[in-house]
Amino acid sequence: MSVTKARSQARSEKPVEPAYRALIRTMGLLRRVMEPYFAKYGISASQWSVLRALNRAEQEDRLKGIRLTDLSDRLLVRPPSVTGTVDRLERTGLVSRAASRTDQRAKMVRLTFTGRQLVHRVRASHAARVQSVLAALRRDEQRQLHYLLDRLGDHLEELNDSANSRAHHNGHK
Amino acid sequence: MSVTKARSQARSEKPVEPAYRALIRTMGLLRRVMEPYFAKYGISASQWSVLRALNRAEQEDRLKGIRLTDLSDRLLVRPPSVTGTVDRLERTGLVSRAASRTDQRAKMVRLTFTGRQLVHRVRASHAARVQSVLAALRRDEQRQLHYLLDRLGDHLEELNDSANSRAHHNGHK
DNA sequence: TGAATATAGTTAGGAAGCTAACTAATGATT
DNA sequence: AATCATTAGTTAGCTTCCTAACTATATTCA
Repeated sequence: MSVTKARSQARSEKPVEPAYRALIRTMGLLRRVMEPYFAKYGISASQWSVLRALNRAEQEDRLKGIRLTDLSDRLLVRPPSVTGTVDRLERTGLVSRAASRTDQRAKMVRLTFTGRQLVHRVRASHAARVQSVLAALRRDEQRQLHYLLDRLGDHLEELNDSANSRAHHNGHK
Repeated sequence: MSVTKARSQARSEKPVEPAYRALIRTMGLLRRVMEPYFAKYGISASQWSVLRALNRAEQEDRLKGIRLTDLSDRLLVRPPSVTGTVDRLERTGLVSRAASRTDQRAKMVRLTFTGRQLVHRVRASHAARVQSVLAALRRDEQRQLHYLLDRLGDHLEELNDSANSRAHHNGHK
């Protein structure tokens, strides 16, 4: 690989999809901004996503909690990761885990009283926080961003699913 | 916290900034789609970001490599994380680390010959891959997304900086 | 019914991110 | 010049995410 070759490649290099780079940059920055915010309540962003899902389940009258796998599906996070997060939430007493009566394999996860209290406490300020994060964009721009990200997200899910089914049917390679 | 109170809160709950949720969803999905792609070359997405930064440095004629701290700044990743990623890249022989002559504290990181080869190999297919990921959006939509994310990103950087300087000047609390 | 298959969850092991606390070297101040 | 402060990088220890491999329970179907 000669120096001249490298140079000419460099010269012909296109800006490499800036939208893609912007996405990656925003991902990192958003984490950095949100993590300290949740830390004030003694939880992390992923723990909040679990608490939120459990709260939503309660509102849908799923009184006995939801299965770990359901959590995994809703949060788009693999089961082993959910196991870990629920472990820590259980350790801090915000969540409880109990075997399902109808299926001995399944564990029903739900909020404890303390967990429910915390959800309400966070909720009280959460919307304002999210708004302050999105404050750089006008209302219609937020909608536009939402629209574009949803379309992109759907596409990514397709890519993901088709990759998975390929791996499943064809074996490896 | 009575049940009725919880219910009424639930009822009055606004959709909670959908743009924000879309961002989080897209973040996770993008990682899942890109990680296996880089895995085919035996590297991870963050390793690629380091290799890419080093390659760019070479093109700017920074021949002796760049300092670990420069990498940290460019990638928006804290120094300890860069240390780890560079460790692994060094172990696989894609990168080398050497003390700077002018500043004994600094380590100059740069591509090895093998590393440079890999960068060129990845480059050959990278643009197409990114395009296939963004294929859900038309060209002008990609530009629009880029524009919105950049504005959001700048805002997040401000939030971050001001939080940091607050912590610095006021001490804690 | 009994064997094969599928599903729920966990464990093991690894990468990446973070903060806090440390070492070593440089720079500034008196 | 000697001390004090700052900067570069690493280490320690934590969380989150992943895949692969495992255990235990359900389900299918022959």
